[in-house]
This record gives sequence, C-alpha cells and structure tokens, in this order.
Amino acid sequence: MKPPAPRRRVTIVDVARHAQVSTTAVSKVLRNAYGASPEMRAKVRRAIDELGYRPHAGARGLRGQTYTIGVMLPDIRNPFFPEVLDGITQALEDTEYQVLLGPGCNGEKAEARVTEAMIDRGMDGLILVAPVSSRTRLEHVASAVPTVVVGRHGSSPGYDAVVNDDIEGASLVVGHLAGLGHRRIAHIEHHETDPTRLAEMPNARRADGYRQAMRALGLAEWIDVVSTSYTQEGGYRGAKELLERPQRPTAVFAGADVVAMGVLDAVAEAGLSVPDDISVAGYDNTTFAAFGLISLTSVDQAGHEIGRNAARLVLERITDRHTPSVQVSLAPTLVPRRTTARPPE
Amino acid sequence: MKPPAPRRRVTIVDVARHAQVSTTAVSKVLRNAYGASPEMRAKVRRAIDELGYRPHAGARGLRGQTYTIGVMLPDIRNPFFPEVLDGITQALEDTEYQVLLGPGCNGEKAEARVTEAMIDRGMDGLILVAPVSSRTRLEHVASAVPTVVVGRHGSSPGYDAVVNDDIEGASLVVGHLAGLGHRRIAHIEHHETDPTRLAEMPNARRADGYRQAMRALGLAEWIDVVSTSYTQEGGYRGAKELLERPQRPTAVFAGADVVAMGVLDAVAEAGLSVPDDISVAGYDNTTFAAFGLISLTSVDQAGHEIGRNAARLVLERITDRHTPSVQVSLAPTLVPRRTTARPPE
DNA sequence: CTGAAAGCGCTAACAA
DNA sequence: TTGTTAGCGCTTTCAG
Repeated sequence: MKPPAPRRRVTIVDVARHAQVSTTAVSKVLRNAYGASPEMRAKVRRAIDELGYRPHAGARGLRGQTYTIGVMLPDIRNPFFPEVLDGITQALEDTEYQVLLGPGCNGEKAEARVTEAMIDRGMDGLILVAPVSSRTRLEHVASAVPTVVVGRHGSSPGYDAVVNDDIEGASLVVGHLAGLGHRRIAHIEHHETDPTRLAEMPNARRADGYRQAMRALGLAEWIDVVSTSYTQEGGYRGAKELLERPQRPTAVFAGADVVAMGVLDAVAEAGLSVPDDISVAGYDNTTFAAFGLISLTSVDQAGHEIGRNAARLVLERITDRHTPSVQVSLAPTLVPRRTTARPPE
Repeated sequence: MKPPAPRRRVTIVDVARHAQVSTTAVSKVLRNAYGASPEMRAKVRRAIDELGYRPHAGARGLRGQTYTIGVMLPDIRNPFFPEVLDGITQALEDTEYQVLLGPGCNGEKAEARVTEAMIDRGMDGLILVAPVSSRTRLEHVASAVPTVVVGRHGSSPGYDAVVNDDIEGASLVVGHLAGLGHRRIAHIEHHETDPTRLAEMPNARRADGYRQAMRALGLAEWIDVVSTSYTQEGGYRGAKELLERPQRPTAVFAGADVVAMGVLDAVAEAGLSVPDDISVAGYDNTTFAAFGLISLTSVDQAGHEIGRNAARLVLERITDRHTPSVQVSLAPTLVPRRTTARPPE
C-alpha cells in the first residue's frame, strides 16, 4: 500500500486569489502590518481559514522573520533544565513565536554545531542555557542573531544574560548547615581549569560562595573542597574521599543535586546514615530532591522565572537590537528537607 | 555600548564569484550532486572555507530540502525519552541532517501546534515519540512530511513505526515475580478511555500483557489491576488502594518507573519494607531505577536502539517516499534489581 | 488604503 | 562538464 501523494501546499497566492485581493494585502494581514482596512482583514482572514492556509516559515525568513526561537540545552537529562524550558515556552505561548530545541550539547564542538545550525535556519533569537563555549564564541553567535545567555556570569555588551545568584545560593546552604550546628562542612565542586570559565561558570561561583560563607561565619579553618565533577559518579568519588579523612566532615554541600545523589550512595555504602551521621545538601532542587524517599535539602534556582526572563529578553532584543545589553540576576531560595539535621554529638 | 552591526551573510553568489564559477556549480558541490569535476569541487570547497560560507537552510528548503529532522517528545522530564533522543542524534550525527526538538507536548492541542510548526518550517522528516494524537491526525501529518511514529502500536500505511514489545515486557516482569514465588501480583495501569488509544498506547498493552501472563501462569484468580495514571502521584494513589486490600498483594508491577516511585513512597509510608514485605517492579529502566539507593527492578526498552531505528527509517522515507510502510518491534529485557525478592513466608 | 514588481538565497531544468 | 534562467513563498519597496 502506498502513502497518498503529498498535496501541494496552500500558498499566499491561493489565499489572495480566493479573497480577491493582492498577495501584499494577505501579507499585511499575516503580520498585522499597517495599511489594511478592517473589511480587507476580515476577507483575508476568512480566506485563510477556508483554505487552511499556513505561512511557510522558511520563505518568510528569506525576507523577514521565521518566528522561531532556538533554545540550546546542555543536558536534557539534568532535571533542572526542563524547568527553565517551561518558563520559556510559557512566556512564548501566546506569541507567534515557536520554540525549537537543539539537542545533546555536551562540549564546545556540539554547541558550535547547534548554534550554527540555528543561525543557518534563520532563527530570530537564541537562548543558550549554561553554554560552555568561550566568550568569544558566544559573542560571535550574538553578533549574528539576538542572543540571551542563561547561567553564565560575567556580562557582555553583545548579549543579554540571566543568572542565578550562585554565591548567594551557596551561602544559604552553608548558613543553614552552620545554623544547625555544623562546623566541618565540606564542598564537592566541579573541576574547572579554563580561566575564563573559572570566572563565569556557576559551579565555580558556588565553590567561591561556599568559601566566602565559611569565612564569614568564622569557619575558615574547616574549609574543605574536593574537586570532581557535576555527575553522580563525581559525587560518589568525592564523598569517598571525604569519608576517608581522619576528621570526617559532618556535612557535605554538593554543588548539584546529581552530585548529592552520588554522595548519598557513598554514604550508604560506608554504613553511615543520613542525616544522623552526616548531613547532605544539593543545589538545583530537581525532581530527584523532592522525591519522598530521598528528600534532599537543596537550593531552588527558580528555573521557571529564569526561563520567563530569558524569553522576555530575547523578544525585546528582537524588537530592538540596539539597546544596551542587560543582566538579570535571580535570587535563589533554600529548600530544607530531611537530609540535613543537627550534627551528631 | 551597542552590539556590533550584524554582518551581511555570505551567500552562494559570493562563493561563486570568489571561486570564479557559477552558482550552479557551488550548489552542486554543496549537495554532492552529479556533474562537477574534481578540480571544480576543490576550487569551490576552498572558496567556501575562505569565506566561511554556510548555506541558508530556509532558502534551500524553498526548492529542495532543509536538512532538518524534527523530533517531538511528549515529556522532556520522563527520563526514558533522552535515551531515545540520543539514539536518534547519534544515528544522524554523521549525516548532514540536523535534529531540532519540539518542546512541551502534553495533549493533542500542543502536539498539533508543534507538528504544524515543524511542517511550516519545511522539515524534511518528523519523528513523533509517543504521541497522543488521533490516528487520523498522525496520518494527516504523515501525508505532509515523511513521518516515523515511536511508541504507538498499530500500523498505518501512511507512516513507519517503531515500538517496544510491551506485551513481552509485561510478561517478563510477571514471569520474574512468579519465578520468585509470588502469586498475588498486582498491576497499576494508566487509565485510558479513548478506544483507539486503548488499542495503540503502550500503557494499555502493558496491562494486557500483565493479564495474559498471569493467565498463562495459572494466576488468573490473582489478577488485580488498579487504574490511575503514569505519574508518581498515580503510583502513590494506586499503592494506597492496593495496601488496603484485605489480602495485600506481595508484589506490585507498576506500568512505569515513575509510577513505581510513588509506590515506593506509599509503601514506606505504610511502614512496610521493600522487598521484604512487598516487591516492586517498574518499566522503562530510567536513571531513577538505576540509582543505587532505589535500585528498582525494571524493564529496559533499549531506548537507544529505538531512536536509531527511528532515525534510520525517517532517512529511508525521505529518500523514497513510495515504499510500503514498515513496523519495527524491539524486544525489551528485564533488569532485576533490589526491589524484587521472594515473597514473605 | 491597495497592488505591481523586485528580490531574499537557493535549486532544478535546460542549454550550451 | 558547465552556465543561464526561472522560479520556490514570502516581504518590501514604491507607485497608484
């Protein structure tokens, strides 16, 4: 059995003929542009409905816009990003813009491929979530198309930015733990060598925030940072190392929830219990953290708000490419759960 | 400070002029089309590199292809789908095709919006993962663009399909539990009313497979199905109900891992322990399931393979739209972990 | 307010 | 093998 022959697409010419007007008129109605009488609009609208006409985005893009916003997500598996995405789509839901996602961006090469692909497809604006590419590269992208960078500290005149205040977030965790009576609070960070990224990436800021908060609370002597990676495996290795210390920490602040998962694993394996023997906190407030059996104390970044702001900014930037770039920083909140408690006597 | 003025894009005309050839020649080189001498190819390639030329996908789409494959994912949060996506992107990685994802497709309306948007953008092929839209709707989409449907049983001449053998998967779980000595094995299914979907959706097949397997093992009298939804909440409610039975089941087969999470929650709340008092199994083998502290027995659908097959099929369908449609069914495997054990004496 | 006509960047049909 | 030319479907001047 054969699939039916593909039908010819209804074009603007069909609509114009059917409505007895010019294609220009139809185009104006489509774009709500100035210069079309109410009667004409009504006539055209009717023709559009009757024919089931849909404008061809690619063809529109050749002269005007494609009404498409590209979103690049680094890791679809990290449960924090869907939150941001929801914020973006919700903010764009009532506009004519359609969101399209670029998948699987692990590393600079993949990011370059995806951003290029989006530019080639004439996207009107880009939202890059937690990109790892160099600043130069980001500015290059931004010079081709309005761009908002999410989750990278350090601003650029070339693009707008939305970040979470990671220093503050780390401080919330340390403060919470110290308030419970902990002194030996350790931190597991994501290993970072690149000097640019050292300044701009959230992971580095969280480690910084941890150190600053420890000092501010007079706990400088207990500062203890293990460098692994923001993965479950990294958390597991980091915790292993911490548990072998002569003086074991009584609390571990993992730089991300996935890391905390690995920590919980290692702690259980060592025959210790959480939070009686050791407290554990994460960052991101992912679904994992909220899950009853785990109930991980974490920091909420308000991903939804981050997304909404990014969407708003990219729309503004599309409308006016020449206003100065802006940076939005959102305050995180602490979500205390059952993995943190008073330290053992 | 103002963003730099956007540079004019390098076009095929620029390349042609720079290489001293016609635009046709450049176009041929771009598409590896017949009729260009090696010297010409080399010359054009060099010009392309020197100018940093990139073809404009929208413009290409107006005559030929856009080299874009659209993937629609129902719920980015469900950890099973990234697996499928990885399979797709990997299979497409060495081709000229770029994958773009449509976000947030919960419900028929959202699905329609996304599929329309993809068609409007001239995508060359679509992969629809676990769509809920009506068969008619899917065939409508497929009539406009080569389409592969993933995770819907029931074939159509209009589109290719890739599915997991859910009946077999359910059978693996029931067999495993029965082998451990369980008799009172209950199932939590996703409530389904729509008659079409009743036949085509994986959730319905899993419930069917459960019933068939129970009968085949002579356990028909213990068949016990609770209808809630494939969410953590649904699992929680379903388990609550099961735990109140005069004769409590000794094992619960949850139709999905997220459901099993809710079950674990409810079981813990009831003061029972897993697997000593009650065994729990899920379906999908998500990251959740693999996580050490949970260690959920589950069914692996080989999401990666599903994705690879879908990508392969869509490419074939783009090349030749007139071969008969095909259905691929992949066998699932059981992944026994620590939530299932012998029933209590 | 309305429409004719000229492209946007590319590919395909056709000539040379 | 190569180049010329006519569109693809739309937006955008620019006359009327």
